Parts: sequence; structure tokens; C-alpha cells
Amino acid sequence: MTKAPVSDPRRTLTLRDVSEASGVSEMTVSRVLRNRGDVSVATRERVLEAARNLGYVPNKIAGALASQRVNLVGVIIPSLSNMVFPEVLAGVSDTLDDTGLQPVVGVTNYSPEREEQVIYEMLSWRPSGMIVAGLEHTEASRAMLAQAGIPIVEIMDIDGEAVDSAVGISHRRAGRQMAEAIIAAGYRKIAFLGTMMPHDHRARKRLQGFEEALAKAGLKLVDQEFYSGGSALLKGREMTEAVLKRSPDVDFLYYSNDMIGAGGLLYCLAQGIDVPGRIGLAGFNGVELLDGLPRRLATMDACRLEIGRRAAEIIAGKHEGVIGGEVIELFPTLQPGDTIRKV
Amino acid sequence: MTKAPVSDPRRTLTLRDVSEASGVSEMTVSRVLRNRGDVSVATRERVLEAARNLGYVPNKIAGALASQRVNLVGVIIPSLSNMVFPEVLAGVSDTLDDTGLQPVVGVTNYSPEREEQVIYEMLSWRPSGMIVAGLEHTEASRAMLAQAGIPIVEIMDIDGEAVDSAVGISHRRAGRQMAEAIIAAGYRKIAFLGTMMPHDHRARKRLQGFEEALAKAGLKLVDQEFYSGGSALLKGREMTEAVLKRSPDVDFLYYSNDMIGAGGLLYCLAQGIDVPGRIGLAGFNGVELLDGLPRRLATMDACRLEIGRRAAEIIAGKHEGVIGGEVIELFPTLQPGDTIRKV
DNA sequence: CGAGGGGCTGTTAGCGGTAACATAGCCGAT
DNA sequence: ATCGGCTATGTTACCGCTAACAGCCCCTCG
Repeated sequence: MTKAPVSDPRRTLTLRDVSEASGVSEMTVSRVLRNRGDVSVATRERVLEAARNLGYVPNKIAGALASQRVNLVGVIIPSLSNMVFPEVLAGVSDTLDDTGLQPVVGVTNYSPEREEQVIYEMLSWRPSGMIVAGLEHTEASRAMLAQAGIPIVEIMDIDGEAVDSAVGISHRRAGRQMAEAIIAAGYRKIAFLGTMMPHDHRARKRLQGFEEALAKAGLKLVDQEFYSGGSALLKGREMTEAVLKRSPDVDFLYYSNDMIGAGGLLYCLAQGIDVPGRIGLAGFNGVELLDGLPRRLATMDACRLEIGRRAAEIIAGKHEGVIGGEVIELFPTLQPGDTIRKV
Repeated sequence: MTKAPVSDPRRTLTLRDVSEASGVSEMTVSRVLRNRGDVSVATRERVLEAARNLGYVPNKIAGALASQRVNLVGVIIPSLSNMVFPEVLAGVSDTLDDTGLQPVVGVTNYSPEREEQVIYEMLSWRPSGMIVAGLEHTEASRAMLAQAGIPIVEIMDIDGEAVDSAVGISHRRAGRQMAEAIIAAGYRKIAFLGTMMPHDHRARKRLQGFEEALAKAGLKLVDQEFYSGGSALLKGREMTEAVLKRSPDVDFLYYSNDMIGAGGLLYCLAQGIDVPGRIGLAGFNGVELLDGLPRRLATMDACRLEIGRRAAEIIAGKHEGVIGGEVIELFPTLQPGDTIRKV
């Protein structure tokens, strides 16, 4: 049974209430609740009991203001609706869990202006660090991050200049690598299918690297197709159909992500097309979903979990005093699956 | 005292810095930056310019403490790694965007203890409202929510007792409805495939409703299979294989979510099984992914976007003074797709 | 037996804003 | 000229908590 000792039961409780209920000073209560400093066992028990009975929940706003310390880490990502960012988040949470730090997520929907707002909003809560997806930001965003006086980690990508630290892979290199593998397997009429979003810089860089490697082999894309919005799986299907109709002689389809790749794969299988003999396929990300498909789509793991972990480690580390912007490059592994011919 | 604003460039700025730079009082700066009260155009311009030049970012911690107002709404969900909760979130964000309120997400991983921690943590930031998935919480969680003195909306489910308000569907009814449709289509040997998680109360309730309806028709489940962890699509495939091996005479497979249903569908198609003639299939959620599958899986839309929207509306509304716990029931529509025989 | 040192608790002064009220001009109406 | 009322700005007192320091008590040790 919870007792309602106060005259106004709806008033939110403060340290003072606990202090009065337990007969010690507010300071002692504060010490008990934060486990800081020496408090006798008897007092501690008494305070804890009082706090529990009252249902006291500390006010972190006041605490943060007084101590100039906030246990929050801002994590800013473009989207929650594809499986890649939640996995990064999982990595961040994993690592942060042991540190007393707590992630707070902001979503930008791939809009630089929105990102600027979210960063501003986030910084106004004075977090202990920020993890931001990508290296491309508005001038104002970069300035805010740089001036914030907290560790900043830009993640996913390392092809560009970081404000402070960075953890990611080279998407240009990833695109190149995939192209090389495809060419080595003997494919020559290669098409690209991807997202239309002009702000998906990483997809853009993969395509760049991909085309570079093609060019080096004296090839160029035979066709391309872009989409935006809708069910990625369905779009992959539709785009694949469109490309195959338009360019019947293509022998490889490179997708900018696994989801549309999976759609393409299902389409090809349904059409009875010989994969990877007549046509090869590849995606990007290494999402778990691929495990359940009738055939393994070739892909590259984007190191999402690892990126989240390393980013969080940097924040947690600096939090304890380390300094200096470091750039950590991770190396994705190519998973050839069953949709590229064996050489 | 360190009152020299220029001496330490890394010191974070305060209202005082802007006030000194623009030659007005802190109060006036505060008014300008919040667009509150009358300030002359000239002064406003001067202040804004100074703030911009300095790169001042307001300290919401101090602001919130002083004004006893926080524009945050806690949203607590079990997981980010299936597509259902991100969509709820999208609905919440949509609606909140127009209100000056901002969602802050907490993830519990389906653990009641973790949920309790997250709620505590959240409440300690004194948000303007809380949206929590589900009606099942620890005693302490319910107590905290009830005492918080802010609007609480429990979402997704309405089969149970709400702390304050609730928006959701009846999962029991949903299960019942699906069972009725299946029975009406003539299926009789029905199996259930679902998640093992003991804390997925909504899946549990659907199964209960499902079995109730079966019982009413004099039927009971012929077989069941549970999983936990891993790629849901793959698990769906594996479980389906297991069930079909073990109980070759089943004629319907009811899945607790679309993802494993999709895996099952792909498996059946690959095996050349006549769907929906020989075997019927159904899932739950109505996820977008289904659009891209070779055949439309029967499912029920869980009204995720709508739930998020309505929940946010309640918070935003109460924020403006409305009172009283309301329960809003939404009604999912059964989408028969192509995996249930037409009657 | 007094000094020195812990262990434990209390006191004071903010942290950086904002609510509420006070004040200084300036105007037109009386 | 007096007054009231308005606009634009400043002053004061906190918001709820914690850092830093100040005590007090009791024990140990030379």
C-alpha cells in the first residue's frame, strides 16, 4: 500500500520531501541516491526506504544543471525504417550500457535541414557526446558540432573530412571491390539499381567507386534505374522487371541495398531466370533477412554493429579524458553468396 | 571569477554572453530567443545577430528547470528490430511535429525489468507525457506512471486495464477473427507458429483468441511451433518445414507475425505446395514487405501508424488541458490476400 | 591527554535560465 | 498639466539539485 503523506498528492516530489521523511538533510539524501560519498549504512537504509515509500523519482534536470553533467549521448541517424540503423543503434546501446551513458535518438529523414534542427535541439540538452551518421552536413551543423566542446563521432562513412572522430567504412572502396569481383566473374553488361535520394551520400559513393572500377576495366554501366518511397522489396521487383525489359542483354544487376536486391532476386527466380548463370545479382548491407531467401544474395557486410560499438567506445573513452579526433576505418567483407558465378 | 568571454573560447556560452554582445539584459535575450513577449524589432534583430555570430545554443536544462516545462514525450517500445514499432514511432513523430513536443525513444527488449529502468530514467527528465507499449508492466512501473502527474498513453493493446489512456486494438479479437475466417474457408487442421518470447503479450492474446474461436467450432490446434532469435524469415522457413514434417496433414498455418509467415510462404512455394489449395497461410501486422512477395500473404493490419498518431494526439491534447483517461479501440482489417481459399 | 585523522552529516552558493513583477518612456484623453 | 494605459525593458527570486567546504564526533597514537 502506498501512503499519501503529502497534502497535495499530485505535487511532484523533491529531495526535500525525502529528506523530511527520513530526517536527514537533502544533501545526505542526494548522496545516498547517487551512491556517492560516505553515508552510514543505517542512514542509507532509512533514506532508501523513505524514497521508495514516497515513490520519489529524482529530477535529472536539476541534477544536470547543478553538476554540469549529463549522461546522454545524442545519436543522429537518417531513418529507422530500414534495418541498418537500428542495428547500429544496438551496437551503441550495447557498449553504452556499461558506462552509465544513455543514447538518445534523433531521426532526420535524410534531410540536411532537419538534421540541423535535430542537432540544435540535441545540443541544447548538453549531451556528453554526439554520434552522427555521415560526414555531409550543413555548414551550420558542422559549426555547432565543432563548437559544442564534446566528443563528436561521425559514423558509417570515412570518405571525407570529419569534424572530430569518425568510424566507418569506405563506401567508395566497397563499390570498387564489388565491381572487381563482378568483373572477375566474367560479367560485362552491368546495370545499377538504387535509391533516388540525393542525400544518401553513402549509396552515391558506392556507385562512384563501382563506376570507377568498371571504367578501369574499360566498362560502363549498361543501364540504371532509381526509385524512391514504397516497399523496397516491391520496388526491387519492379525495377528489375523494368531494366530487364529495357535492356534484355544485361548480365548483372548491382543493387544499392539488400532489400531491393532481394526483390530482384525473387523476381528473377519467379521468372525462371538462371541466377547466377544468365544474370548475376548483388546488394549491399548484409541484412539478416537474406538468410531466409531461397538463395543467398551476394552482398557486403556494412559492419553496422561494430560501427555502433566503436563509436560508443570513443565517446565513453573521451568522456574519461582521452582527446583528439581519431578516424577508424573498418573493412567490410564481400559475401559472394550464390548469385555471382564462381570463377 | 572568469567573466572574460573571450579568454576561454571553449567555455560554453550562456545568455549572459549574448546579452553582453548585444547590450541588453539577459531577460530580453531570453524573450527574443523564445519569441515571447514584446520586443522591439530593432532589439530583436540585434539580439538574433549576436546569438548567431556567437553560435549560441540555449541550455534547455536550465530553461526546463526554471519554467517547469519540458517539451519531451517519452515513447517506450520493446524493440526496434522489427518493422512494427518504427512505424508507430513515425505516427507519433508526425503528430508531435506540429506541437513543439518531441519524442524520446526508449527500448526495453521485451524485458519488464528493463522497462522499469527505462521508465524511471525517462521520468527523471520530467517529460510532458509518456507513450508506453502494452498494458503489462511491473507493479513499480505502473505506480511510477500513475504518480507521474503527466498524461500516460498505453498503446497497441486494449485487452486489459490501462493506467491512464490507451490506444490500440484487441489482439484477442484479432486472433478470433482470423480463426473464424480460416474456419469459414473450410480449413480444419490448423497449426500455430510463433515467437517463444513469454513477454510478447500481444502475440499471446492473439493466440488465445484464436484458440477460443477454434474451440467454439469444436476444433483445436493440430500442432504448434515456437522460436526465438535469429532471422525471422529463416525461422519461418525452418519452423514450417518442421511442422509439415511432423504433421503432414495440416491444412493451415497461422503465424504470429508476417515475417515468419513470409518465410513459411517462400518455403511452401519452393516446395511446390499448392497454396492456398492444399495449405493456407496467414500472418499478422500487415507489413509493407509483404507487397514484394510472390504471393500476398493473408494478414491483419495492426493500425500501427494510426495508433502512433492517436496516442500523440492524446498527449498533445492533454498538454493543453484536457483530462481523463480515455480508451480508444481501433479495428484492424483482415486482408485475405492469396493464401486463404476463397469461399 | 592533545593532536591528527577518518567517517559522517550539514551549510552555502550557485548551475543558466524563466515567471512575475517593477520600471521607464511615451502617447492621447481628460 | 494629470492621469491612465500601453510598450519595451530590467530586477528579483527562485526551479531542484550538487560541488565544495565546514563541522562534529570518535578513535588512535605518540
